[in-house]
Amino acid sequence: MEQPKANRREVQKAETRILILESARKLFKTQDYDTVTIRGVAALARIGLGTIYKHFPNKLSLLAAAFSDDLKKLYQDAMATVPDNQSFQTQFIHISKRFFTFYTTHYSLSRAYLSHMFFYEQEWLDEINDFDDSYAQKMAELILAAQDRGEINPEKDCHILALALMSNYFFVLANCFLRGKMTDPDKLAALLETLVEQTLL
Amino acid sequence: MEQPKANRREVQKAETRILILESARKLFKTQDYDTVTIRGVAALARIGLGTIYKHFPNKLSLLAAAFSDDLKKLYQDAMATVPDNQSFQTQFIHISKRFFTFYTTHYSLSRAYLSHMFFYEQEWLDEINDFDDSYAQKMAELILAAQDRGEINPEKDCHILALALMSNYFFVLANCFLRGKMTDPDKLAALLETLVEQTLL
DNA sequence: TTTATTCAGAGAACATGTTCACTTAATAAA
DNA sequence: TTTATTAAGTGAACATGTTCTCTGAATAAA
Repeated sequence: MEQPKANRREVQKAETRILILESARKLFKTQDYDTVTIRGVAALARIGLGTIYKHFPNKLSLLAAAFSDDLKKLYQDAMATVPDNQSFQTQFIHISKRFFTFYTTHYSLSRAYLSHMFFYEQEWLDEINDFDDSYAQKMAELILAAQDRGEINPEKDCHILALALMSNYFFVLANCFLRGKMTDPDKLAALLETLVEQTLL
Repeated sequence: MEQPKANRREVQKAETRILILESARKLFKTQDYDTVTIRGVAALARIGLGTIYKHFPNKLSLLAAAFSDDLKKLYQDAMATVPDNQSFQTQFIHISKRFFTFYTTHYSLSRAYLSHMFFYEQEWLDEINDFDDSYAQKMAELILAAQDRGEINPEKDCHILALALMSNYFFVLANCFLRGKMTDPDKLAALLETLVEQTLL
């Protein structure tokens, strides 16, 4: 059964949504989260203030939507460039460093995105958790391969190990915001590497 | 040099501050963070709305101040009740579980407190980081004792290991808010124990 | 003691996220 | 084709965090 062709209303609504997202991305990328106002986004998009709320339930969701394509792309990019012929630790640090670079490059935006994570609408929470699960699964696969190579103790559960490594990663990322704006991805990666060595031994 | 006796102004200001904190604690404990309004706190304390801002720079700081004594007490309590004649793992889980119990008992408040952590005024950030450092130091001591007992590999750096375990703890705590309101401290403790085993092996 | 200064407190004013009542173009029904 | 319904868009209204101007009690200075 062919999906019905979008009617004019649906087309226009989608166009308005794109306008909003483009304007939001522009403002969120160049200003602090708190400085960006819904009024500002509406003005830049040349739409009514209330229209934003026809598309997004709140400012946070707008931020998440504006950000989510970047993150998906980043994830795919990081995974596509994982070096095959290196140790798991090198692989893991490579992936993590890609994220550190993104987050530190967009400091204010990332701070807002990450810190409000607990308050996202369920829809976004589901998406974030799916992403985390997918990431953990990918890590588990890389760990399994490393175990087959005899690089990591095969008695360790690769899924649990993946979660432990993820927690190391999030801890380091959190410290980026908690401790004097640590904005060098290399330093973050180095700290993570220190933690990871303890976990992998 | 004896500190000068507080004049009437300082005494009254301190009294007002206590009134504010008591009212804030009452409201934050019984309502969602977002439901508690500065106007509500002011009304309960029977003071002017602007007065709150003479004492606290913003709502978040008010929350942190209202909460901080509880957390300090909790920390001291947890440390005072660490079982001496048990394995490090048991000790670590005991401490963590005390925190899990507190956070899950005050779910909404904790969610707000933890999620806004990246946005605290520097004063509070310093306090939080001091607390974390102190906690990490204490963990390192417990680890060192366990290494002396031959319980943990003595080749591992106890300070790095403490940080790795802390990251496990924070990861589990974060998942409390991200994944369908996991509100059973026993379950959180069990998940943490799974992760810790990987890190300690 | 009187006068001048300071600052804690008050509440009006402001800024911004959000809601809501209204409008009208688009779509469906008759 | 005409009429009825729907929903995207609008901006006024509202709620709440915060700022700001003013007041007067407390303190310092003369």
